[in-house]
Amino acid sequence: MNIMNNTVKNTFHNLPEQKRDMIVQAAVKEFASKGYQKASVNAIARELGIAKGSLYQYFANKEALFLHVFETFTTLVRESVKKRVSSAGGRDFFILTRKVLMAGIDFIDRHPEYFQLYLRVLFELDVPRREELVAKVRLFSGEYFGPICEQAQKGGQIRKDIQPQMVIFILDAMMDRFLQAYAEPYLDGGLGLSVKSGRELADAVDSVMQVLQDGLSV
Amino acid sequence: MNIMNNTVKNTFHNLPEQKRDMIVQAAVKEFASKGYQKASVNAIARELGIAKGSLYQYFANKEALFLHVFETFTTLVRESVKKRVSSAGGRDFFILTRKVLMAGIDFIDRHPEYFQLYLRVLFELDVPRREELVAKVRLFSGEYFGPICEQAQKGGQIRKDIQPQMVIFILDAMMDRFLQAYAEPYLDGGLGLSVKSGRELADAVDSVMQVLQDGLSV
DNA sequence: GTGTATTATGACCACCTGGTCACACTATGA
DNA sequence: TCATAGTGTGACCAGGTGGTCATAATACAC
Repeated sequence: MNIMNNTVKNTFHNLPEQKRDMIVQAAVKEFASKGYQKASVNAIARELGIAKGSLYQYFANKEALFLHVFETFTTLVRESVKKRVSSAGGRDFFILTRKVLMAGIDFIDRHPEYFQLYLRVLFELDVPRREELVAKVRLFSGEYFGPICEQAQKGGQIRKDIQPQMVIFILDAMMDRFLQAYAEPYLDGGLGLSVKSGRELADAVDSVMQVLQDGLSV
Repeated sequence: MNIMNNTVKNTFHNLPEQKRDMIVQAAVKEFASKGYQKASVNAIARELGIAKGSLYQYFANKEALFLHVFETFTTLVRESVKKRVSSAGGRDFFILTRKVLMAGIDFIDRHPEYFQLYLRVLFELDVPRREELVAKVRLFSGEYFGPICEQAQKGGQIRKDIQPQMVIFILDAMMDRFLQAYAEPYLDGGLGLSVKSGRELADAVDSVMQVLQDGLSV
């Protein structure tokens, strides 16, 4: 996991944890708000109040810094989902997907910058190793949801006249878009997800899940 | 419609149509493949084989060029949908949405660069007047789908225990993602939409629409 | 206190950007 | 044929970029 192409130098690992966190935090903020290309190493150094040369003492180049930041994101998201979902072990398929969706909302609440970073990677074409990074997160819906879907289909919870991959696609699409709308208000088409109270938000989640359930079951 | 902030200069309108098309074509290609910020006016001029100064004789600045390009996109998409959808006048709600989806696929087939441009505007935060531009296209789902949804809800085609805006959101989300997956294969989670034959593609559309219909009706 | 290894620094580099402008070119009309 | 108006041009500008490197500061061992 931490091979990192040895582009992250030892000097960085030798740093006190607090300073490392500061650096990653500043970097994720810059990358999330500007995107990879427009993000400026100068700006990150300025924000941190350190010399640019120092950053290049920690990381081989801009790309290495970015990849490290994204790496911390993926570990963060995996931990979050695992913690939030696997806790209560409901076997019901739709209860599970509902939990994943709620975990996503929770993640955005806790780490909005990281989610925005993810969106940038998703939709900026000139991000280094973009497909690889996207795949790392998508692995989620593929590897994680895949078997669960199949099982639910065999178990009779999901209709059988539809490709398993299509089920995953539909779930993934709805959940992804829901989260995007939550994180980026202009995407929700007037639903106002991001300003809803916890109660209203839960209702919205229920609405979506209900439609999916009715559409996917039988 | 063509007020354009007078940032498009007369010299451009005076150009022979063929040359204007060439310029727009080169610009959309550059903006679509690089995104607004990284797109280079130099590169566009180079591609066209004309001097950069000429471009600035046609447009006040990079932003004006970009806005003009996007303008041609919006008119293009409106024409396409209108032509494709309004022709056969089925009143059935789900048949209509299916037609809109097929029109989207058709548009991507015909103008892949324009669709990619749209995706960039959608997901790059530092595009000039981004929200305004997105709204122009979203108007589609809002103004166009809105009344249709309400009517379908009153007419009993769509369940009434769900907010009309939520119906629009769900439709919009699914269709948008479907088209994105069709245009950008890495988004489809292994479905392989973009390489499907016409028959298989139609089947995929049917699958999605069937789930939506079953989920939204009653 | 001295010497050595590690880290911090910012001036500097080559390169590219969006945008300008004085000048060259061309077409038109008299 | 000449003058004028409109168009094309590319060297040039200031500003920003990612990246380098000689030097300064520091930490640590003895």
